[in-house]
Amino acid sequence: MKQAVKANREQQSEEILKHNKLSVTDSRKFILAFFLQQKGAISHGDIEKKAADRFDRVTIYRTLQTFVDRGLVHTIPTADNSIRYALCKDDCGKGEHHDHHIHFICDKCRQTFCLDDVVTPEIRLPRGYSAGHVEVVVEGVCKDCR
Amino acid sequence: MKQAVKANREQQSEEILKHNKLSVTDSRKFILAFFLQQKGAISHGDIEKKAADRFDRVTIYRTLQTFVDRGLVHTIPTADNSIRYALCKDDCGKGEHHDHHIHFICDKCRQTFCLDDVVTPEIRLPRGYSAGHVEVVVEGVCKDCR
DNA sequence: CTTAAAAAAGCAACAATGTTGCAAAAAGCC
DNA sequence: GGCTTTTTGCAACATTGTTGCTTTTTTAAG
Ligand SMILES: [Mn+2]
Ligand SMILES: [Mn+2]
Ligand SMILES: [Zn+2]
Ligand SMILES: [Zn+2]
Repeated sequence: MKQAVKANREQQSEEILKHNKLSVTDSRKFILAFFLQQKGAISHGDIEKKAADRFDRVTIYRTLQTFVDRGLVHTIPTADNSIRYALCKDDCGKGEHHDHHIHFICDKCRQTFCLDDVVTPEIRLPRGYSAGHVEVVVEGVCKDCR
Repeated sequence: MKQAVKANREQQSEEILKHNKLSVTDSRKFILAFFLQQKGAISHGDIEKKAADRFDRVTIYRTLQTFVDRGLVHTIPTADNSIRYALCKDDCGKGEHHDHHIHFICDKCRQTFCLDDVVTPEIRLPRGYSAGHVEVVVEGVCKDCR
């Protein structure tokens, strides 16, 4: 049963990689599958903890960088020097990310979630500033923790 | 002339420290004065570049931490593992920060600004989530760079 | 299936960043 | 000035991120 779910994630990972014209390797499959099984966003450290025995730290860094470059995952800003990564649900591609959802960090479980349904608001900037990308990060208590 | 401006910043720094019941030391005065002369937010590295010969790296870390704890400066989240710090204009105090303005990062000059006049919008969260603090970071081109 | 070319992974060495404990120095207070 | 408290500097260490190079794996072609 659990095996089947896991196998499915592996399968799914492989499809995502092929769809993005990335060669299919063990580490990429593993890391993508890890993203798929995760509810929230993950950090480089999270992956390292799970896979340090299987893959080199450097490989994890390079894999994450590749995924960001190719539009498979996006980064989420934090104020504590620990970038978090999450799968792009939208149709992000090689150079461009089009994620317009907000992010939520739970004060209790410290997990970071993509709230895909909550769109970033329009921000009215002072004269002279032109807006590109808008990031919104909300801190609070998530629905599982309250 | 320039001397006078600098002296004034030193003076101002001293007052801020006293007002916040912090002992007045060279490094604190220097770092606060640096914040005051800066238009945008600064990183630990920025300070280190300017003052590595005068103060120990560790002192800079500890000073920044103290300033954040005491509500003199606030942090600004980034997606590149480089926390930036800016002076609190509002009446932030010991445990609590009440900055509700948004932040702007210029793609060209890479400077980070507090847009004190732009208040963070209300965010409508899905059922079950309760919102605490909201951070908005806008990327684009600043008024000096366009 | 075999093979050649291209891509990725592993390894080692290094750089940068952040933390901790402790002794010396400076600041605050009377 | 002298005493107490706080801050600093220093050294050692831990964590995190980067780079060059070699080996291994993947891909695509035959
Ligand atoms: Mn997201
Ligand atoms: Mn600010
Ligand atoms: Zn939670
Ligand atoms: Zn600019």
